[in-house]
Amino acid sequence: MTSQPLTVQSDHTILAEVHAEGFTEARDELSLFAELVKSPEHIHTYRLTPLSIWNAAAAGRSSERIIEFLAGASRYPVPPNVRRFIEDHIRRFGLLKLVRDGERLVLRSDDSELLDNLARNATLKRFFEKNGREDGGLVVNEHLRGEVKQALIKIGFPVEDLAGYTHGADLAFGLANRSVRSGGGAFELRGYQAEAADIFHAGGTEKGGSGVVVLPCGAGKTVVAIGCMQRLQTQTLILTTNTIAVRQWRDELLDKTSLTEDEVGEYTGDNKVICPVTITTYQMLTYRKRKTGEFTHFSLFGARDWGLVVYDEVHLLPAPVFRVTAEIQARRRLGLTATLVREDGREEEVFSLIGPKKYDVPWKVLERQGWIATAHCVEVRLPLLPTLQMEYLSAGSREQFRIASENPEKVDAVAQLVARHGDDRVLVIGQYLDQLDELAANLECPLITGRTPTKEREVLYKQFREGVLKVLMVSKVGNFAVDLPDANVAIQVSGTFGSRQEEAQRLGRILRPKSDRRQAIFYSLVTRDSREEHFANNRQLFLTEQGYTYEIRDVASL
DNA sequence: TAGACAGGAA
DNA sequence: TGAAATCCTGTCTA
Repeated sequence: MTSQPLTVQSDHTILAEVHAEGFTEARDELSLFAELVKSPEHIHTYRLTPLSIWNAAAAGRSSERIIEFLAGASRYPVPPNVRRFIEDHIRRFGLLKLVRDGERLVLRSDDSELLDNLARNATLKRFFEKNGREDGGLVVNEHLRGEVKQALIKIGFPVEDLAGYTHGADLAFGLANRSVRSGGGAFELRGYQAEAADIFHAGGTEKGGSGVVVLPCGAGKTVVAIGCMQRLQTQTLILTTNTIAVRQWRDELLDKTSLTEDEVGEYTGDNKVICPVTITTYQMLTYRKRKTGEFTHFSLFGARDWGLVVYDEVHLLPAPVFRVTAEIQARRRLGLTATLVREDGREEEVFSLIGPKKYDVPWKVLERQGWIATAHCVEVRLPLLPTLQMEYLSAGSREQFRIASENPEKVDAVAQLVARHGDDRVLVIGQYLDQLDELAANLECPLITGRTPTKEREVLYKQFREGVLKVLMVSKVGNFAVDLPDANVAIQVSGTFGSRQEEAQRLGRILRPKSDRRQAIFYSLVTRDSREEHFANNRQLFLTEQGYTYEIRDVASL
């Protein structure tokens, strides 16, 4: 390689020069084994973490290949300690293997000293059978298969779980025949969807069958799940975030497979039906009568012999569901998400209990293939007027964020942007109800918040979808509403502290391909030199990692 | 039997 | 770091 856009530093960070030749290719490769931590205009900073390397290891990347790439793309030699860090962590994945030996569950390793140490470790003792130490292995308590993996990853030893899965109860079905109108023949997965399903499934009973598939919003995660289900032909439990999503899953399954209405059940507050394929919500599962009581609906996990459990939006998985997931490690598990990053830092739990990242397509790749629209991101910076400056400076840090977020200058800026996009479908998204009330009054456009009744929402969605309504304003409902219509312009006026997944979700709102190839624009309004700027930067990390660049403009230059 | 709504949880 | 939205259950009304 002739171009050298990278600098690898001994503190495990990697600097990437955005304008250097070969940056794009280097970024795509980097994102396989490093995490983006900072992304200002000219130089992006990535970091190597144990988890980022273990994900690469689980995907079959060798340390040689990673180091060779870094050596080729770096301006300076790769520091020896970084080489060792990569080699050591790649080696650690698979150092401990959980395997099936007859009826027993055994933790195996070629490193018998390590096994001796684990056997003696006081906090780990409870996972192993008494006198379970044998040649090359340690016998693990069958029920603690999940917990032992959690405990071991915490002390730096990710376990490769090859103990296999139960097939679960059979469920025979195929993909649906499409109507003549949409071309006839069987419904087909797109290339990347089939690839994701194949990789998830590859390796048979031992390897294939647990992990996470990362796909952009609107890229068809449901279809990937259908692909996996179709390959496995087994009864499936699907967990998702809300009831609207439950219905959408059901509709998709009925539309795209040969499954019939009495084979696909909805288990929600309205309707508790258990079928060979059952769809439920996380809140259903985490419901308890009293704060300290039993989980009322956990029995759903044992209600049938599920062969596959699908976790939709795995980055939102609540703690109690991790706990029950630890107990069903013999069942195949598919996690789906657009952004694997969790703001609560429980990535290790996802890794050890659901599984490693199995498949990931950069958003830009799907954009090139035309599956999602081309989007342009603009960060509009506004000043804080002198009168508010005083208040801002004397406020505490969380209040400062709120003052900056609700900067009244945003009112005019939004009006200006909306006026400019008179022919477009514009979605205004914000976080604070007071601010949104004011903006909606000023623009004379409808506002949807959590208090808006479902009926009214549906009417507004319909008008917006049909183009009768050009501008629609939404509060945080926009983060959850799966039925929110698509737009081609989104204006973000305020957002959660530094939530990367929220930013991704909101951009996703405008990414459905436009029939007229019209470009999508995502504006983010940020008060200059404020705490909001700092959080805006954090919010943008994920999208920058995906190859999006933010054009920074002053409000005066609009 | 369905819909509306309050209360609690995370 | 805080605000907002959601869902589930139970109760009440028609």
